[in-house]
Amino acid sequence: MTRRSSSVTIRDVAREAGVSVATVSRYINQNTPVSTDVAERLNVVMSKLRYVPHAAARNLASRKTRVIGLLLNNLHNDFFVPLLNGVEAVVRKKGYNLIVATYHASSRNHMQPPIGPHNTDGLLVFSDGLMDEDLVSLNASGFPMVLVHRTPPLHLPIPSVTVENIEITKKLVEHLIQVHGKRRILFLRGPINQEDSTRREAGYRSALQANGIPIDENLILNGDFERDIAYKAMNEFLSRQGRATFDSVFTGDDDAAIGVLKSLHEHGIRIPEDAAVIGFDDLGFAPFLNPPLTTVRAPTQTVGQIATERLFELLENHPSNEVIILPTEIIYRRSCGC
Amino acid sequence: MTRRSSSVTIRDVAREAGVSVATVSRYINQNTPVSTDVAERLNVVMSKLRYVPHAAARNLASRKTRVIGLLLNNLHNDFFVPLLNGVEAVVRKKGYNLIVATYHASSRNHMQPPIGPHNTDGLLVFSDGLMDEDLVSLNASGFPMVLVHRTPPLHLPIPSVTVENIEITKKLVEHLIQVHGKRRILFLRGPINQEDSTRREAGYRSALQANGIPIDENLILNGDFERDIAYKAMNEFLSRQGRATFDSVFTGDDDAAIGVLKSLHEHGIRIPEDAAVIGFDDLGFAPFLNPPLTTVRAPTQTVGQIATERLFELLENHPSNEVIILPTEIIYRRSCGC
DNA sequence: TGAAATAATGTAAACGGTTACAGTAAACGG
DNA sequence: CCGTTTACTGTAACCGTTTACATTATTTCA
Repeated sequence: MTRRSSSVTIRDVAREAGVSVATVSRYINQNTPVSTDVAERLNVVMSKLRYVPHAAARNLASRKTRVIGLLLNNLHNDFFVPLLNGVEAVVRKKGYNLIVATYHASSRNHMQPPIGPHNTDGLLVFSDGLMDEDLVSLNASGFPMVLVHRTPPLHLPIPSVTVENIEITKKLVEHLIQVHGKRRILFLRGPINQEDSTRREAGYRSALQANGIPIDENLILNGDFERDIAYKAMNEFLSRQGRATFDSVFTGDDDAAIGVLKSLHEHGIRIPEDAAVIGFDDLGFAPFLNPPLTTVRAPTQTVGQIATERLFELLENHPSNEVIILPTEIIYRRSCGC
Repeated sequence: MTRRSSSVTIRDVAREAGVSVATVSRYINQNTPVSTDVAERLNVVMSKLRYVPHAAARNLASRKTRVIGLLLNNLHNDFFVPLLNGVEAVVRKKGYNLIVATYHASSRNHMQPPIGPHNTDGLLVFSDGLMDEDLVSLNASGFPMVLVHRTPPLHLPIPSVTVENIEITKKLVEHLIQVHGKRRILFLRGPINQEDSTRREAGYRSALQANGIPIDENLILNGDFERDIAYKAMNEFLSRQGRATFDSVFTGDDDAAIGVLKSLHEHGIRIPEDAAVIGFDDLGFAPFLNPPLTTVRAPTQTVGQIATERLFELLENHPSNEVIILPTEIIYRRSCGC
């Protein structure tokens, strides 16, 4: 298999249709009118020859890739399905392609980000997918980017789309305190440096403080917004501290909630009788967990969609540095005791 | 923002380092040895200039894109997270990039598949993402492809990775019949023409037949392997047929199971007392649904990983037409009555 | 020691499009 | 009726790499 592409080029089309390559190119890109008979001939020839323009050649000549990149820190969370779905729908509608890549701080020593100005027209940067200094230099070079679930650091004029975390978390934790009388509330952090995590932690701390509950750092674990890690963290906590040391758990997000639920179930801890559990995101399965999960509804698909639309506005030279924070709402279900 | 890329090219590097562009290229690609002092100089110059090779130019000259494509029929299912995760891990390890695109039969009239030989080095085709005729012509041109959750049609020599559907489904449905005494078993199909769906349907029919239960076409609905569609289908069935006409539901997959559960809950139908429910895939949330879902464990992440590895073998000129069917196993939980 | 092999580098032609510039023919306007 | 605009089309340079081929310097070895 020699992979001799032997593919048909624009010159083949031009020759067959008796016109110049420039005319073919113009017809394809619809940027200069072409006489109707030429158009018809080109239609025929192009489908007869099954001509498909070679992406790399177009990219090189036009200095556009027609590709946008989505940089994630991992792909371990059901959360990414609605996000991807929102992004992909817009990208497809625009006739662009989407490169999905994962990249995290720890890879940084070894290698460069796999996507950037060299192979995309713009980037959707989720969370801490890129360090501040990368953002600075890319932004300085005028490369279009939109931040997702992260607000711009250092007053960088980069548009951003995220959801409200702090107030809603505070409200939710206060619900636990005021309505259900909880005082020993476990919190499972997300990944270090991830804004959703730090903001939810801020909301958590502020709720405790506002209600005169001292903060016990032993009650703050690392759940990483991941099922398995949350499961292990919860198990470890239980074997270290025993079960009487807490009365409720804010799992950080719904995915972690599943790991927590698993651990609690396995230890015979009843929910919500022995421990209340709350999550964040309201993923599709949340209403059908056992018990149904009290959580915060986040418009994740909409975040993906709006962020991508913003990115295309940037590509069309409408600069912006708007920070969009979409509203969230608490969905009360049984896991908190309601 | 004029997007004047003004980016540094290989010529800038060559000039600065006092060598020819060919030498720089060879050093970058590590395909011809370069003297140590030149190598050192290039290292310095390249990082000083922050040189990043221009992807399109490389692609054009080398006739490789270093990109592989994943063609899905949609992004509506949590099932895709483990699949994507398996795929992306391998792609990243190989230093390639991944384009994710959705495309389905109904788009076919309007437009071409967004990914193919013109912008990728190979394709992972999920399910019915491409029609038989597309597969035939791409395969004939020697374009590397691996089918995922679909076996090759028309004896095409295309490698394929999927999971065992028929036997396991038959076994699971027979469990409903023989252990729990069910006889009126609802089945929610997946998308038309999707092999997982047709095979699960085959397993379902064969279980009924083997146990002397006549097949009632009224008990076969379209759930599309989607939460919302399954929910609607179930609601519609209930309002049309009443609740006494079935004693159990095979939802097709775990995502659809959530929709079914929702509908049954809302109608006050108890699970498993009034109706048993079974799913397929064993997604992460399955053990924590209410009630815990009896389902089939499918190694979805492994499917993604193996399929991608096969694709890279193809890229490295190791042809193959192996059809890999990974084993599945039943996980008994409470939703079937166990 | 001199011919032949080897190692490192350079030159320049692709790769397959886009687009600035120029040209021609037809339509228009006074 | 003739200068001007308008509508199309062609020529050829260019986008930033890779790589076949040529060249030179250095080893190797009979």
